[in-house]
Amino acid sequence: MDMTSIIASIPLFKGLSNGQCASLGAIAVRRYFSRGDIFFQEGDDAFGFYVILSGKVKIYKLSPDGKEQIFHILDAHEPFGEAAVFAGLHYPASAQALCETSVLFFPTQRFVDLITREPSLALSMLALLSMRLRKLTTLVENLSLKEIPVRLAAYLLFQCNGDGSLSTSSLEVSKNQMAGLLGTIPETLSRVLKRMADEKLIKTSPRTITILDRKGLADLAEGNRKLT
Amino acid sequence: MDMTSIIASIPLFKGLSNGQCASLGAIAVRRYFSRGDIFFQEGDDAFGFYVILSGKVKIYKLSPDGKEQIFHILDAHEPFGEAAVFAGLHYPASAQALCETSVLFFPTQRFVDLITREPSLALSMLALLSMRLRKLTTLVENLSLKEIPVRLAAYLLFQCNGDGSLSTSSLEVSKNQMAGLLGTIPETLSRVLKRMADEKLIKTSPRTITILDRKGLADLAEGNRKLT
DNA sequence: CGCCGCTTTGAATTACATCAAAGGACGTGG
DNA sequence: CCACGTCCTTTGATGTAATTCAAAGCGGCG
Repeated sequence: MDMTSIIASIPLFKGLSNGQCASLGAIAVRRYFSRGDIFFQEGDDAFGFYVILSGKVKIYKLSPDGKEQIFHILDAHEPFGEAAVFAGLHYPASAQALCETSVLFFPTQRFVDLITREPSLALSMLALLSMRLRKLTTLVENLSLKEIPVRLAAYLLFQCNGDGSLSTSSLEVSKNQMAGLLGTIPETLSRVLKRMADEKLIKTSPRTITILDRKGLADLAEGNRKLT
Repeated sequence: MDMTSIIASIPLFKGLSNGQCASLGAIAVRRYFSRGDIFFQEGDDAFGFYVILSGKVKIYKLSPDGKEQIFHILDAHEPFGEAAVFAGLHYPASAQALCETSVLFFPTQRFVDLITREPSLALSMLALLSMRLRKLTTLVENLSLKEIPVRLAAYLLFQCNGDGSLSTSSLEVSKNQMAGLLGTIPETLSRVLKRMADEKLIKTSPRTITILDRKGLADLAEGNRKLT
């Protein structure tokens, strides 16, 4: 697949003409990363942003004493590092590959030049940043206003497939990482999962969690019910 | 002062030509709010965004049981509600006037039209959203990774004037609101302030907090020291 | 098979919230 | 100018969710 059609297939760039995709293609650089590789760390100088072609990427911060707060776990087609392009000289968080990952890299300067000439691209980026803002807003809300069983219930409902099952492995998130995403630690997560299983809300097998009582979880997430 | 020069004086719109400011002026609506008035609430349909001309505005969310997390306290010249313009149909948080406040309101549709024609305006908005993202990122970090004395120390250092004093009144933030901003409650804030005073890091008088030991606070904020 | 990382479990600790109540500040109206 | 009510702030006693520390299963992979 050539660069132009790759770019045309990225949702962020949907609606752009062939010519515009070609211009983007001209400035994009393809890169490959392995599980555990670091794209950048909090505070690094920012020279551009990335779009995932395949693989998974974790955006996170570490506290001085090693606890990790994960901001996002991103999949194919999702961009990251984009806020640094317009605001900052450095990245506000760190990014690491969770598995073999291929990305496109867009250098700041050339991308900004392009945006100046392409209003529709600008609008796409505005929409993207706004969505990020929104996600972060609910993360703040969860961290500050909700207790962990509530966060977990909401997370499970959000992540689950139509059949009510979800596998931690298919998500490539270990329960460890799930904990980081919920703003807690593995021990606590494990205990809460057990309590939920005790109440027949879910069933846990090695690397899978199955939702047994969607309504019950929803009640929990809404705060209409509590875990005994 | 006429609309065009008002707009030209807003940092968000700096760099725009007179003509561009005039176009913005043509779509802006001036509005006035009193202390306690609500601009919009979380979930309301979003028809546009605001820029503060004078006064103060609080952006916040409420938990079901009434606890409040403040996201920002905004001053003159700062915009708010802008994320809803590009992403959403509704506002992700609520906004309330903390005192007599006058604003400009920009309706979504007309503003987006304008942006499409003005790349420099688009870049300004991109920078704005990116800054917001950055601020929110550190809020998440604080909420999830840092304990309250650490957050408070960082906040005090950030807010203080050159001379090391800051008054809660001049900020128009009651300690109540300060608590909401730090993701806690007034009682806890009060206790932590007292502990800091006990250790001669600060001095509190009715509506003023004075920093006595900037270095000590910085150590706290860095996690190199702890409150006994 | 044996090792290492992930996950679970238990017991002790802690930071923070909650509940309840008493002091101030401040402005209003008498 | 003082009295009064309201709101903000402080203080103490109590409760609890969640972290910490420690250690033991479990599982996958070389």
